[in-house]
Amino acid sequence: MGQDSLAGGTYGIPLYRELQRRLTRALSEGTWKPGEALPSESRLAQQYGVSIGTVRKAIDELVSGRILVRQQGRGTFVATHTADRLLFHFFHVVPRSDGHGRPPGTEREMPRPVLRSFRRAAAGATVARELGIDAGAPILRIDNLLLLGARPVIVDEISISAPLFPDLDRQRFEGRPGTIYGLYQADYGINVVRSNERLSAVACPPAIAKLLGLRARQPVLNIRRVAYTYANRPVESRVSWVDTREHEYLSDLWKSDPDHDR
Amino acid sequence: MGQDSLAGGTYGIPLYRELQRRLTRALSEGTWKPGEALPSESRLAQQYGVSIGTVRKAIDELVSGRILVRQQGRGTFVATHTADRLLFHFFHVVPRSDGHGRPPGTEREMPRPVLRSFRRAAAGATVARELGIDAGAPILRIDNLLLLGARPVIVDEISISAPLFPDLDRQRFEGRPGTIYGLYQADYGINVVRSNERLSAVACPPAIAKLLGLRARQPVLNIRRVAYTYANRPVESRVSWVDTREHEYLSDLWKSDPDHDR
DNA sequence: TCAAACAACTCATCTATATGAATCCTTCCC
DNA sequence: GGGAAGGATTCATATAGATGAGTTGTTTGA
Repeated sequence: MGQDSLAGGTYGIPLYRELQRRLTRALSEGTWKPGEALPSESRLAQQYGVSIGTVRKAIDELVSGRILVRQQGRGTFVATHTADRLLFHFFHVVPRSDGHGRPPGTEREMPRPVLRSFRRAAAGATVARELGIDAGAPILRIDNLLLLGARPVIVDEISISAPLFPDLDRQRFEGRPGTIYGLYQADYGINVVRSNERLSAVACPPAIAKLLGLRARQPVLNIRRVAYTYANRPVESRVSWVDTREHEYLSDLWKSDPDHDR
Repeated sequence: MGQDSLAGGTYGIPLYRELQRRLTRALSEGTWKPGEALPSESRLAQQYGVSIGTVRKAIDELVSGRILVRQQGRGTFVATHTADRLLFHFFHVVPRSDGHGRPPGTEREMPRPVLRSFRRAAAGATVARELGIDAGAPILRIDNLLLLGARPVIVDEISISAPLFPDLDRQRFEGRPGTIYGLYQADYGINVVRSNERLSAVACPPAIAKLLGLRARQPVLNIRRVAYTYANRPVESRVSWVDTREHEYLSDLWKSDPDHDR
């Protein structure tokens, strides 16, 4: 058995869960970067002094939580924020499926972002609570307009804790090659793995309405999302305003990914 | 090996998945009723001529899909529609958590239904498509007002295929002991295991506004839900109108159940 | 040089078995 | 009758190993 052996360790809690905890911690410490392969199952088993079955069980849940990705014949990898992942796991706005005979969830389309503003600000009470920081603490505040097809459909107001993202500026933000979560991941080692959204219908504020091409006070879908990294650490607070005249929010619990469920 | 042995069976697809398919089919045929125990893992292994590990793997996914429930020392049971399950898996409207320092998702409360109307009708195009029946086919149409606390918060318009629910009338519907899905399950052997919801913000129709104590044209959250039983067979189409002045819709993918994820 | 064959490595599936923990039921004793 | 003890049954955890399948890189041979 290796140096990190779990033998004779914690009482009461299963080996595989303790291993899972250790893997998660290693992940959060950046031991393996996104896209990289973990050691093989047999090597992990050796290293931690457990059987290969226990390793598999520990990894199983991380895979089903989209934290790791297994590829037969290649290895087990830290999940990365590809366009696909964004689309199926973090982006829930799809074209309406009203009587067009189209199965729901199809024809998903990547949103095209237009940066409206990038600035430093102080956290308000709600954002501070959601991010687990003090009210008034420095944040970066990013406003995006998202186009679906040719139309503006969503306004995003993003808040992130400034100290978590040193040297992030407008240039760098706009120049990112992939998605926003891809930027967090590639440049800051912060891997968003889960999000939580709370929705309500509200009268559209005039400033938002203007951007969306709506009349003020028209109904819009308001979404408050908190995105989390490993161990449920909040990373981002995002308020979205969605024009649901031609789009809708899709919530398909336990069946959000065609690939994943085989 | 028993009569149902899988040995030498299908090529290409894993044993555990074939077993899973058979269990699901048995479930849908009512071999084991909701609340009942399946044969023990060892007995299933014998019966199907596979190892106990394969049985466990087949059952694992059904458990994580909330179709079966395992209880150590007791057995494996067909999931039933308890109030808890409704609350955490099918009911997503919770009190707002605006700056009250309350963690989201807490203080969930069971809605109290008030039946507004129960009648026979013909399926419109949208409902027909969602239920997989012909337009104009007979349906039961049930309108409910849901109270949270003392206030009316949700209007539910439920459509189900009439032939699927023979002899269901207003009396029987109102006299049900538990939830609506519990009625489907207990009286008709139809076990709702999954649902799919599409949300949008709309101007409240006057008739709905009246019931919710809103002014007409005020923004309300409109939800179209399709509920499915085994093998993705649609069972119910439901349109909900939610007053989100004091409540919101909670969407917490991959983490909807505190019990389930340990 | 090119391509086929091979070897080495990965995860995927499946088996068999042992032990522990939770539950339920029977038995026994007072 | 009531409760404790024990045994039987269940799922939960963990191990060890065999075989299969997919990937990658190297070697071999024409």
